[in-house]
Amino acid sequence: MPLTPLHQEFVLHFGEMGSRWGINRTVGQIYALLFISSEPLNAETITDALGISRSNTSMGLKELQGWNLVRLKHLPGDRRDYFTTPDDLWEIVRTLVAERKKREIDPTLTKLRELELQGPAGDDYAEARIAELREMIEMMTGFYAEMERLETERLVKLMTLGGRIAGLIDKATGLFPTLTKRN
Amino acid sequence: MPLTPLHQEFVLHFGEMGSRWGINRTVGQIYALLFISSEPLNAETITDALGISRSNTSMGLKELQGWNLVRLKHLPGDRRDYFTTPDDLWEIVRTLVAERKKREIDPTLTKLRELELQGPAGDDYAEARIAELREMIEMMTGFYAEMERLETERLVKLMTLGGRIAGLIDKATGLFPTLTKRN
DNA sequence: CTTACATTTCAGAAATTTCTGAAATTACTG
DNA sequence: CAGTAATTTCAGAAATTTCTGAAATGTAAG
Repeated sequence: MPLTPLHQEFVLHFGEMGSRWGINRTVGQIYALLFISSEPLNAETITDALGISRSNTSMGLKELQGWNLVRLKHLPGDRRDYFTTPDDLWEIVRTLVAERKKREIDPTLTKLRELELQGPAGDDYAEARIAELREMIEMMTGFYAEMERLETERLVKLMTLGGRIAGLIDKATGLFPTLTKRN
Repeated sequence: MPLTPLHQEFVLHFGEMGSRWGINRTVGQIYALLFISSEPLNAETITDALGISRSNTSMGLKELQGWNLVRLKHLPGDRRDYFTTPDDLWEIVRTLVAERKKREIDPTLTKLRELELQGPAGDDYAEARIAELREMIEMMTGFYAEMERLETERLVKLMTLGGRIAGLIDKATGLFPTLTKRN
C-alpha cells in the first residue's frame, strides 16, 4: 500500500538526513517508517512502501540491526520477521549515542593513545596537541559515562534545570561565580 | 616536504574518520594537518604534504571555512592565504557541536513542527510519535543552549563532577533518590 | 594598464557507494 | 526429508561523490 502524505514526508525527510549522518538514504527511510508505524512491519511491506528492492531492504535492516536500532518480532502463525523500533524514545537516543560514540569517538581515542605510546617523535607541538585532544576526549567520554548511568528521570531533570545550572555547579565545587569573561 | 611518521598517522586516521562523519577524507586530512601544525600553512604546502591536487585543496579549505573550523591568516610580505585551527580546543569543540546541530538537528526540528502544523492526518500513532520526537529534540536543544552559555571553566567543572551529579540533581529539584529501577 | 601570482570554478574522469536481480542459503512445514 | 517460503549473499549496474587539470577569475605591485 502507498504511504500516507504524512508518512511520506516524514520518511523522505529522514532519508535525506540520513546522508548527513553516516547512514544512507534507504536505511534512514526504513528506520523512519518503522518509527512511525504502530505495528511491526515485515520486509515485504517495507519493500513495497519504499519502492526499493527486496535485497536492499534486507541489507538496510541488517545495518539497522548492527546499530541495535530495531527489534525483531514474530507473529504467531507467520514465519516472516517483523521489525519495530523501541517504544521508549529515550532508549532509542541512548542507543544512538552509544553507537555513535563507539564508531566515531572510541577509535580515535585508541589511535591517540597509540600515537602517544610510540614515544617522543621530536615534534613538541604536535605531541602536545595530540595529548590535549586525548585529554579532552577522555573528559567528555567520562562525562558521557556519568550521563549514561543516570536513569531517565534524573536525566530529564538535569536537562530541564534551565538557568539554574551555573549556580549549581558553583555550589557543588565550592566556588562562587568567577569574574572571568565568557568562554 | 613529506610528513613525519607521526603527522602521517594522525592525518590518515582523521581522513578515515572523516568518512564516518559527514565530511570526506581529504577534508579530514586537511583539518588534521592544520591541527597538528604549529605554524599556519598555505594551500601549496597542504597540497604537497597530502599529495592531492591544488584544486582539491582549495575545495577542502572552502568546506572547512564553511564549517567555521579554520582561520585565515596573512603573513607580511606574502600574499598567499595561510590557514590555522584555533589554539583553544574548546573553541573547536564548541564550533563543531554548533555546526553539527545546525546541519543535523535544526532541519529536523523544523520539519517536525511543519508536519504538526499540517494538522491531524488521521494517524494518531504517527502524530503522537512525531510530537514526542519533537519534544525530545526541543528538550535536548534547550539543554545544549544552556551548556553553550556556560563559560569553559564551569563546563569543565560540570564534566568532572563525577559520581556527584545524581545527588546534585536530586537536591536541586528538591527530590530524594527515587526507588525506580535504572532507565 | 600590465604582469605575475594566487585562488576558484567547473566539466569530465576516477573512485566509491548504493542498489538490483538472480542465485544461494536457511529454516520451517507437512 | 522433500517442498516451500523467507532471507541473505553477491556480482555487476546505476547513482553519487570526490578528485583532477585546465581555464577563468581575482588581486596586488610595478
